[in-house]
Amino acid sequence: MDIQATLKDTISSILKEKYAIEDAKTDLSATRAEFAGDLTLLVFPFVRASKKKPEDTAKEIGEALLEKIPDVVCGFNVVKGFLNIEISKNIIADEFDKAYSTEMFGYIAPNKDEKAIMVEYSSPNTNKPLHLGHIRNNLLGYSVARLLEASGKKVIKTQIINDRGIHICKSMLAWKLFGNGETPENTGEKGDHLVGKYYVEFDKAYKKEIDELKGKGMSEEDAKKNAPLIIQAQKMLKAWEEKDPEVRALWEMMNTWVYGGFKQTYERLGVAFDKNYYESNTYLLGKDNVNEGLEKGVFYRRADGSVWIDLTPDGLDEKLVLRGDGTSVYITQDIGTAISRFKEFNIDSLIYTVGNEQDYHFKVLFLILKKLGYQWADRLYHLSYGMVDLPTGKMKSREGTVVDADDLMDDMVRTAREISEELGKLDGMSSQEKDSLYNMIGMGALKYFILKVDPKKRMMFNPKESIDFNGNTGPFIQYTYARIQSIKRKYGDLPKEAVKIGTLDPREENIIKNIANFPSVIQKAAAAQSPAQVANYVYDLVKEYNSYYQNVPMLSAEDENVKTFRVQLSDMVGRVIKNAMATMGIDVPERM
RNA sequence: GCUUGGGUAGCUCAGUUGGAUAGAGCAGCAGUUUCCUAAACUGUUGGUCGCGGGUUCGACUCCCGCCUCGAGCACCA
Repeated sequence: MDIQATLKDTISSILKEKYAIEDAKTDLSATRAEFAGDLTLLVFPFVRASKKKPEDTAKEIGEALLEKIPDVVCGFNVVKGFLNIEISKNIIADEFDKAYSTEMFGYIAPNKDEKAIMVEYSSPNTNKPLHLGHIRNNLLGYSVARLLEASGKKVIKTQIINDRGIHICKSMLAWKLFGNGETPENTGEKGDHLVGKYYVEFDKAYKKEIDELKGKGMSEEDAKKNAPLIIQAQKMLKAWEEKDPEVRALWEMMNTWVYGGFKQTYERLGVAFDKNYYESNTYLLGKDNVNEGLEKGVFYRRADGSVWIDLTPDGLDEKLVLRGDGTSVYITQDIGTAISRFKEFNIDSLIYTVGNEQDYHFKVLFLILKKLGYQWADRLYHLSYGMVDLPTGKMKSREGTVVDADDLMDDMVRTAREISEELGKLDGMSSQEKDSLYNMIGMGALKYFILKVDPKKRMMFNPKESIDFNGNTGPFIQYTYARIQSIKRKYGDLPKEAVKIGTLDPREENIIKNIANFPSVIQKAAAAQSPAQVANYVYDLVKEYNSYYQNVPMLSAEDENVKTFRVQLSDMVGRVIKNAMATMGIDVPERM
């Protein structure tokens, strides 16, 4: 049983006996460094019942604690209404023993009997390569999935690939018209980049046509509708829907190119999926569900045949769910897809990782599913995140002004290489090992930089200045890990059981207390779907450890027992670093 | 206009269910390598927590109003 729970129980019973307070909220927090003690209880909420001054109330509770659990509490002090409780040193040492002997400390093995959580992320379009926005999406989604797994949940990772629609036809058409038979094979270009190039080409040619039509006196609106290229693209979409063999063959060929490119990008990013959905298979889903809802009276039909839901009683608007001609809109297939997912996988809940520009869409979607009577609608979550801003302005993939995912990763790895070579600590490593290390560091920097920020926030990304390898960064944490591994190598084989030493250095106590918190950090971060909480936790731990490392001798400690203990403590910090970073998909190196 | 998310140091960000003197990194300044990896450590400069009210023993945190930046308000996805 952990200390906090013991303390809370005891405090509750004291409050009951002395002041007749039932079910009191006992807030225990870590005592601030400026004060003596380990855990602090706020007694303000109890003064009304105790009818005593805060100081006296705190003193009374403190004395009762000493009397009741003298093996846990060894002292206390009172500052105003704050009761600072001192925990017995033995207990702190026990905490360390427990952590040290726990395999995969902080993680809980998934419960096989529980239903899984499905996490959807990435969801790319097959007309262009992945960009910076996708990187935030992928890292967040993947990391939340890992975090949930660490917290003991079963997880199914999925993506829905938007492989159909007018935007896909645009790049197909442009390739057909201007492509000259270019392929990834004959150009050596990555498939998704090649296709993306033609998406940009389409937009250029389309704009030119619009300008020409406007020159002839047509309004901008009409010009956009009547430009020959857009008409052709629409024709192509129709042909695709009618399964025209030629269009389908072109579509499949170009999509295959794109998937080849995505595969590489995903591998570099270190993300993966258990199940892929393709919009070309799901875009007709949902119509039956709409009809059912129509019968139930959830939806209503207008005179023109279109189907709507009135959400104004819920403070939202009226929303179209089926067009007058019976064809679907976006939300129709989302309704159908969600229902089929719960059916097919018998999942408990579903998390959508999608940018915050779709907040409203998901609010509406979840509400519709609830009104259709699905109990699980309460367990649908939109993992919403803010845009990534650039100093130069907005990214526009149509115009090709994006930070490409592959380019960015190249930059990061190159920077890692430059810094590593300058520092020159890697003698004796093969060039292959070095490459994999540069990759680990560059990707670690990128992932940590993005994940440490609260998802809700927009974030500024300045490719030149933002990425730092010093301070609160991935490489800072990786570096600490590498130093710990070096110490372990020099020490040799460590005893499996944690050794006991007489007195702990205050820094050691703090580090142990921090380590002991790790499991609850994982649980809280998973519940909040926030990798940022893990990032901040591990940063604090590392900072504390580095200060300890710099000021306390380890291998050169005089007492053999103390030496072993310090290396074991370091080892434990390393294990926590590794497990924490793993939830963010970040690897840690043996040396750097 | 309505809905929604931000606004904390020069910059990028933390800040737990309201708690003690609001914290980090970067940048700036000043230091630390005969010693376990200096991608580190130590010290220091820098704040009207957007503004104004309210609730409370206590407010960056909760409530109301305002200012400001962004996003969403399609028979697009």
